[in-house]
Amino acid sequence: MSRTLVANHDGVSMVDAAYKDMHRRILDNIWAPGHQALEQEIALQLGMSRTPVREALIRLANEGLVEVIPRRGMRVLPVSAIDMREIYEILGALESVAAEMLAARKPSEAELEPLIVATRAMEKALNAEDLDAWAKADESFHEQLVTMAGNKLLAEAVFSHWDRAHRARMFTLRLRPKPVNSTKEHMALVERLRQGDAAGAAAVNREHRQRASRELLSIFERFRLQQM
Amino acid sequence: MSRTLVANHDGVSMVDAAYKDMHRRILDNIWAPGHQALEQEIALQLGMSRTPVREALIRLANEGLVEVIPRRGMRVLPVSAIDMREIYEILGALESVAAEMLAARKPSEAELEPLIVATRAMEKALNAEDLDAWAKADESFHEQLVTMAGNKLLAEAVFSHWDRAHRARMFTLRLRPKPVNSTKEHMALVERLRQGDAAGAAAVNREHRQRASRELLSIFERFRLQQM
DNA sequence: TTAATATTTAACGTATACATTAAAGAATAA
DNA sequence: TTATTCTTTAATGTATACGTTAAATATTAA
Repeated sequence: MSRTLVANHDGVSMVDAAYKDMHRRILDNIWAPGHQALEQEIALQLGMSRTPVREALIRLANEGLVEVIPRRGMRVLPVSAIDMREIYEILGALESVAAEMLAARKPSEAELEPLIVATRAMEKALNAEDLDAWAKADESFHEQLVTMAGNKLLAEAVFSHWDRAHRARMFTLRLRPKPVNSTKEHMALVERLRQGDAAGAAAVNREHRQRASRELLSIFERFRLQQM
Repeated sequence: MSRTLVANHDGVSMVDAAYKDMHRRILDNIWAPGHQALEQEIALQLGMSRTPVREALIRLANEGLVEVIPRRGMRVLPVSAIDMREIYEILGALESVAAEMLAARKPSEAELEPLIVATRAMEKALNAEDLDAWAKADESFHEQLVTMAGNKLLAEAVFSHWDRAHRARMFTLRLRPKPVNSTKEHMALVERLRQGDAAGAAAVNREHRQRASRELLSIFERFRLQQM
């Protein structure tokens, strides 16, 4: 009648389960920035011992989502305006190179299709005033773009930094003017990709990201969102 | 007479000690690519229990230096030619932006001094045929450059990817033609920084890195170093 | 009352215990 | 011999135990 000590045989270890659960809570703002919790509390909530919780926390700390304070448990890290600027500078650099590499190998029309679909979804969402759908479609566009470039490590780096800025981005979504420019800019980028214009694709992406970053950061200042 | 269970009060936890030790062993090629070891063996070698070893291994795995295989312990990851290409694409993108940002704020002559010192050290080492000293000075140059740009997260990302490629870089050091171009390229970059020429600095750095990357990758192929 | 010191508490870091199970080895059948 | 099944082994993943110590609380002195 002893309880199973080892993970559910779904092939998912308890560490993975703990990681995914906490990761989701943080990105969905269920655990807001500044939220603190003791290892034991978390373990109790997740129905496991401290060990897998600790191991999952190490990963989250490496990714910059939490910090572990000696006797206060873990704390969800806020994202300051400075962090946001730094993250967007990194993302801009990496995505531009991704766009450049993708353009350089002249993707086929079939390959470009998902990008066009995502851009259309953005337009539709904007008309329907559905900002969540817009954000999702925008994310999808950039995810496709980076994945298609074919540099796995680069894609990983982008996604990791993206996660870190996710909450702040979601938060500013409703505070900023409607993202009416993005659709055009995405289409312009697709056109450069289609033409195999590497330099142009990089430049367009770079401009697009810089504009988005400027807008976002100005909101941070305007609303005095020192941290998120 | 009980042995101290908690870390040496040097403020260094056993996890940190384990991490640093293993990190060094891997970068110094003491644990070569492909090297396998069980958690228990490592714990014994380091004079601690499996727990801190496991936690340190999680960090190393996150950084892409090792993988943990279910019942075979950890394995030092080789770096394939593909990995090298991907890493150098990432480094090129990030360092170019760093150079651009640094140039944009027109660093003072005093700030540029360390870069010049490092470049002179490279020249000196090259004349003395001391390749290790050359590599160290070259690293120092790029480290300064990235640090001075003032984007902490970007610097972290660069260093992390750098670590990953370190062994392969060291290995090819003696297999490639003498790096006679680097000094000139570094001086050209410093000149652009001095002039506050952001676009020029980015372009020079980009060229510099692309050339180095091409050379390095061709060695990989020539010597059929499928993995390092 | 207030400051200083002593005591208690509780959270962590590390060590150890243990059930599970992949892999290796032994035993059996064809 | 060779293939198949059973048994054993050993490494892991997770749980638990426990010493240490920062923080909180209580106590004492001024």
